[in-house]
Amino acid sequence: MPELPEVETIVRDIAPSISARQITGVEVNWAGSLAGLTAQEFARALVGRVIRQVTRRAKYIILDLSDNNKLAIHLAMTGRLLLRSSNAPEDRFTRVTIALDNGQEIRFADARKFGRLRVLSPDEYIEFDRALGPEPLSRGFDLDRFREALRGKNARIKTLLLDQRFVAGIGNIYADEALFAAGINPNRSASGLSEREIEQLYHAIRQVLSSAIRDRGTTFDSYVDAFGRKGSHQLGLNVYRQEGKPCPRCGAPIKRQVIAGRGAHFCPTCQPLANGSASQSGRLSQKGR
DNA sequence: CAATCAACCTGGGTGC
DNA sequence: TGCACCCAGGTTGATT
Repeated sequence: MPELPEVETIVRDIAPSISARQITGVEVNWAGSLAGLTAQEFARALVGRVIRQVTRRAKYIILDLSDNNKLAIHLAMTGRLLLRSSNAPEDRFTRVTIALDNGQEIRFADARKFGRLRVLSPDEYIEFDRALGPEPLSRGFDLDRFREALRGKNARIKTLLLDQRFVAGIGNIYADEALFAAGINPNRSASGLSEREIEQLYHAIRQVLSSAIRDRGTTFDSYVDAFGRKGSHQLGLNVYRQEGKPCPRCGAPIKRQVIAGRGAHFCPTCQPLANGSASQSGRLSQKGR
């Protein structure tokens, strides 16, 4: 599941090679990836354009095109964005191929067909951007803003972390890891968090995401970077998909519970349901580094 | 506003 | 070796 750190890794990998390159051709093997456009419409929107720059917004890879449109790519769960030489062997499940003027191509491969490539006009991009919450690693995302965003929210904190309008880029892996690092049970209501817990969660989110970027992402099932290599953050996970294993902090078995239709993993001792545990002294340490 | 659920999809794992 | 079955979850949208 490519989340913020995985997408950031891909963007950093491909930006130097594809910036200022012109798109010379497009091949579509499955038009369902194109968010409503036909293969012809999609090709017409891209061919001949120069890629001005490559950035990330939330879990989207954004290609800035020379006609001021943008291509927003979402990898969903099994999507991959691979940078290959045009004569490299085929990649399995390739749905869309974008050929560049330097003999390289961007291949969008997606087993599950949940990922999407959307062409956005400047106006559409503004809408798109406005619907997303703040970037958790940006300067603009400070403690005050986080506290403000939590105000009046009675939803469970885990649900809120997964809501892209609340904070952008967090998915199931890093929601669970951040809550563990902050010592907060995923079932807790946002409005029930103490000031201290809000601060801990704020720092945990940034620390967990930064650490995962340093590790070039988490490869649990299908994620690989733009060159097909795995990340290494799965070695540093404390709770995500660790059900039954001992908590790295206290040794109690990690629990799994479905929240908002997704698996939530946590330590019932270090992340108690009832708040006000006096034993909670400071932030939890993270396994590995 | 909050929670649940279905839909979109199919590879990969499990159990027999 | 084969096969039925189930699970994974990002996002959207409908319903309770």
